[in-house]
Amino acid sequence: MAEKLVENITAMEDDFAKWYTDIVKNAELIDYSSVKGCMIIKPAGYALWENIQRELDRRFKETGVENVYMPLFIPESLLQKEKDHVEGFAPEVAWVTQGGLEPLAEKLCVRPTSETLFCDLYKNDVHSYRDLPKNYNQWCSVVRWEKTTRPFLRSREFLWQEGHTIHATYEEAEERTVMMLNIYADFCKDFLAIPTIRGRKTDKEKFAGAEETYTIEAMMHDGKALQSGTSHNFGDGFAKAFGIEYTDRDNKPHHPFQTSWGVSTRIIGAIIMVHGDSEGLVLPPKVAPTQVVIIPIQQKKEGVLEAAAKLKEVLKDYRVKIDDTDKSPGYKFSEQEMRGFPMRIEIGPRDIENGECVVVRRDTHEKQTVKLEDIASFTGRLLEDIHNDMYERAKKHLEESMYDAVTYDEFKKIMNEKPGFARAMWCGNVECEDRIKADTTATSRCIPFEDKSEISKTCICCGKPAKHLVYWGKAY
RNA sequence: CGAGGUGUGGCUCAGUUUGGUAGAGCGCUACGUUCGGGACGUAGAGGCCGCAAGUUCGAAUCUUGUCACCUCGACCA
Repeated sequence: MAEKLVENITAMEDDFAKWYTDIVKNAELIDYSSVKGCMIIKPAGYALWENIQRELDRRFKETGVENVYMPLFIPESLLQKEKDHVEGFAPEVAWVTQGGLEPLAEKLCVRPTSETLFCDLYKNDVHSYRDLPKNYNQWCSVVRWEKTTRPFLRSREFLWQEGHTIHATYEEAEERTVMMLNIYADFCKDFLAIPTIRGRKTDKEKFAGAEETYTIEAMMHDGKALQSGTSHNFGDGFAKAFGIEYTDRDNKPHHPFQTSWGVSTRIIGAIIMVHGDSEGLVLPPKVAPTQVVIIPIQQKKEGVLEAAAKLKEVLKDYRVKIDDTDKSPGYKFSEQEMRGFPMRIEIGPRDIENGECVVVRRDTHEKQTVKLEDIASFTGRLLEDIHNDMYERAKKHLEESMYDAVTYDEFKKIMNEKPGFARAMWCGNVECEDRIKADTTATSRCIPFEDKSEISKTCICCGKPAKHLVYWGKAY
């Protein structure tokens, strides 16, 4: 657009990080609290999470997942049982050392994730092949004592869901791991209009204790990656560490196989950074708490508020809000744009006389006049169009921000100069990942599932024979 | 954990150099006029200047300490 309509948002091009926090604050998604890194999620932000939660929960349950709730605290001894897992999480756990006025005999960790608790449960509940599988999930918050924090992207306490399943065979666990990753990817596409790249993490980037970690990676406006969901296959590692055994049909003890998978409030950060623009938040219609905002013009004139109320009634299949505060229309336009509601309807005396209303879509600012009798079907089509267009724009940005690198110089040039991902071959050694990170701050995002191209025969870094195509990028 | 920055009405900040009655704009409240891209008038409310100690007749201002938050790096959903 020609002019900048909103004064209090930093331009995205000037300072992307500042732009992000401006949006988060101005759209009233969160507030800072008196504890560093712990955010207050305000109604506008929490409503987003509730919609995400409702939709994901529905999709989980369609695949036979059951919800449970596990304790907030983990005894130190329990956390210690799986070596890689403790080592991964130890630096960022918060501890409770005192209960009431007395010091505790054994300190309690505030869960950073609940693998160990689920293992403890499964150890008690799984004895026979008849007890398998168990497909459990919980919605909860976890605590990780981060040093640097940012709203939604990295907070010390965050909301998420963590699924934990246990199976008789590796293959079944693997199937569940991939199934959940696909649910996440489909959810991002269908509900959030966010395209993602599905792939496998390298050993260096794997979850602590996992045999395989699969990820969906999304690309933000600034070309940085945001890991938006992960799904892990634990093999039987946790089962062995925790002594979980079941008797199979052969009457012999076996270790079962486990998975875990999660999506957090971080995904709200992705919505902001994939779709937002210089006027504020742009919400994909399906997740938007308010899909249509009606702004009456000259609302004190006879019949205007009545006409607005009637419009709301006609649009009862959608989430509609009337802004009848006594601010000026211009103010309301800007404010509702800031909040990202996908569609706006203006209705005033002139429209009422002509039997029409003015519709403006948030994503393109396109304005059109619609006959009142057509508004219901029009709204349905428009919200659908907005979703699809938002997805296509994000997809185009993702595709246009991918670069192929054959030589290491090319690679470094791409990573240092172009926002986006580099596609380059890799030998499989962690030394090369470390060196690439040291040279460029980029990390391996994933070994993509779909893309099997062979860009070159040798590793981008060391020149030894290449094993995998890897997408590389700077990440949040 | 390293480097930088900031703490003064709800918000953004001025005032600190050179100590002397706590300021502005926005927002808020009431009433009236307005209303198709951030309207206007009139009248009002609101501040132990982050916290603590010190220097001084006197501290938002000087000294010391402390806490919090923000930004950028190293580590992580």
